[in-house]
Amino acid sequence: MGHRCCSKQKVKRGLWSPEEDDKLVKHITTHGHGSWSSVPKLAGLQRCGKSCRLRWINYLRPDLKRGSFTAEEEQIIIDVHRILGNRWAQIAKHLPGRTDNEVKNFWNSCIKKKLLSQGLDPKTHNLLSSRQRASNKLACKYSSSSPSSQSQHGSFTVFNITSHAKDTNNNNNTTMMMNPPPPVVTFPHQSPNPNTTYAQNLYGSSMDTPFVSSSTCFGNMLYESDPCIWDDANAVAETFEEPRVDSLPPVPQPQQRENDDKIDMDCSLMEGDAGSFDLGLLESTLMSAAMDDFGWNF
DNA sequence: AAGCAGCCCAACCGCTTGCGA
DNA sequence: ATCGCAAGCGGTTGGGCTGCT
Repeated sequence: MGHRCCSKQKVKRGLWSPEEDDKLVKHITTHGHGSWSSVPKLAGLQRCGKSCRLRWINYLRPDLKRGSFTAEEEQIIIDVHRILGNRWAQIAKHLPGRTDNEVKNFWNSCIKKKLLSQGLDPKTHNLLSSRQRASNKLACKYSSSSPSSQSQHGSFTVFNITSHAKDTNNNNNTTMMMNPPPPVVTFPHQSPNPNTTYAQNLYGSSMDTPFVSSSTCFGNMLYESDPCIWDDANAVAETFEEPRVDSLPPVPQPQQRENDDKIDMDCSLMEGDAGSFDLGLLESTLMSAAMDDFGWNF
């Protein structure tokens, strides 16, 4: 096989030697990369341009941060991933000096397992169903609230919601464990519409016509994972052209900064308490994601 | 000490997107 | 409008390292 971009050339593959690194660094620092496809030839490397680009971006760039991820970076990754999903390049933009590849690897090797061990679905950030947890060998001590079951970094938060959501299948009021619905949050640039919600502000703060409601967001999210709950919200889920389902805030969870113990939250929180969300991060992330998706420029 | 399994992460693959001709 | 090329991106692979038996 081989790269389509360099199928006619004989190219070296595999790990880069220090000599190759040196050649590439010298070439780019003196000439810039210009067209990557021409870099190997100009730099005297038997690599394809794509490989050179990747090596530079992921390893040789002078502005790269080295070393393990900090707890703060880890939390940012989790927060942004909850909003954007596996959009590693977007996530990496929030972490100066980190690459998408690095973030992706860190997620797959560490964070994913931590979330699973917390009983959280790494894809949705929702609590796993009991069946999923049972099948998840890593989901140990899920129900424990002892500190030992929490993240080493103390940056994860498991929310134990006691909700009286209505199970539409049996019409029984049931108490269930679930992530909190998004709180109704008002921003400084609050919409004149008193019903304007969290998501409206995040996506539509500068727009006259709010196009998404928090219940829609939540409904979308739950629709994927647990349709029996809140399904009345799904009625409006398809009435607007959503940017991407995974770019909507699935379930914004309060960031518990001072106490890592699992907390019990009552759904009355959603009536007005924003908790301690990292609203700035969420807002900037969503805005940048929305701008990327829509090509907005402000 | 040797063999094995699991993990980590650098690198690759292939698809998508953007852009100019 | 379409084609081709380059870059960007996310998923996957595989080699090396580490810890366990």
